[in-house]
Amino acid sequence: MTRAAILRAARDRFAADGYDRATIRAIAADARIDPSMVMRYFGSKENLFATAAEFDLRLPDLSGVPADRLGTALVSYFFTRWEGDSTLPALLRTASTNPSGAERVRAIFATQLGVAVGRVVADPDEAPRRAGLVASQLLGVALTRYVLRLPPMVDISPAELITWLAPTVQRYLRDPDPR
Amino acid sequence: MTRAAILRAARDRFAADGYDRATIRAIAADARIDPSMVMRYFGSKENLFATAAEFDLRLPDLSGVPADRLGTALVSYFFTRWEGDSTLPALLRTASTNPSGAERVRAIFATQLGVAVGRVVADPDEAPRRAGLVASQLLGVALTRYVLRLPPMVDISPAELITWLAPTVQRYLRDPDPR
DNA sequence: TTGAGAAGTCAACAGCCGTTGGCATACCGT
DNA sequence: ACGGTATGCCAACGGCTGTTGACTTCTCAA
Repeated sequence: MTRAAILRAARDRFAADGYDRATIRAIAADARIDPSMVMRYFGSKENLFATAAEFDLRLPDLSGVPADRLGTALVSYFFTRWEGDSTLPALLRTASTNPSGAERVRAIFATQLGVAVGRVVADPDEAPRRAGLVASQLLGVALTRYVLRLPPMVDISPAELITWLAPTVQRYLRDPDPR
Repeated sequence: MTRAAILRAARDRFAADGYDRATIRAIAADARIDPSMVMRYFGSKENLFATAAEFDLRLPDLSGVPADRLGTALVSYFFTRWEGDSTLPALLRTASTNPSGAERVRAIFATQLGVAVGRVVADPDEAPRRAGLVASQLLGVALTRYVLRLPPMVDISPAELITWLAPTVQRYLRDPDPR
């Protein structure tokens, strides 16, 4: 189906180039159709991006995980979900320069990670703060590994990264406020 | 001086809009001169960005800091250096979509953070990996706080952020490899 | 006073962009 | 066989971009 081909090409281009540099003409060329077809199916570039970047973190249910293994569970999940999927870098690239892209990230963060963290945190008042800290570390990894491609972060294996990151996330989720 | 006015306007625009959306015409308008002046002074947009984003992390000498306080020292420094300076978000916004911007970030971290970390790490072989992990956390904070502006990360105070982040950075710098 | 050189203005260029509308073709139920 | 509908291509539009070169104005030393 043409519509699906456009979406696939759009995701790749947005991921590789970000919102501004990813042109409708290039996306159409990748999908081997005319640029006007993109408009017919999606109305506008903004709308195409909204549809292409519509996404679900598909966070697993963490409520069955032992409290002292939450960090490992969440970090492991992060890599099985995103290693090899270019949607997250696409979103980061776009959110960095496009205000509506940034808004989208904030919404995803609040409704998905925020809610999931809220369920495993001891004091509900602290949930947003703890979720923010977790996001800062995990999005930092996504940024340095998938977008900026800092060599040390690219070369290291997911398994080793998990052993380094899990204690950090575990502490952000469960340790008492260090103040 | 005109040259300085252009640079100031360029930094602001690159910071606010990223490389692509920051137009030479807009920068020139901010500096209240003609767009062609920008070309006369800097030759090209690429070159203007290179000059505007020329920057020095100005990392302090960490060799005098007690080994168990390195995390606090580095994280505290991060906020005194970047809170209120829009150059880092400008660089991140640009590096996310512009390949030469990303290359610039890689160079800065290799020659500045990498070297500084190399001096305080126990085993020199592990220095790049530890520097990468530190970068992942600190750039993650810059991304979520200054670029994406996730509410919990914006609302939290630098002082509190330091108490949360310092142990993370301390562990990345000095703790034994968790494998 | 004059003249060289810096500083700044102006209009235009070629190219790429998102978007539009008209026109051809293929498909498919009736 | 037919007509409607989906699918597709083509050419063009107005607008914005980085960049260029010719032109005017200012500054200041000789």
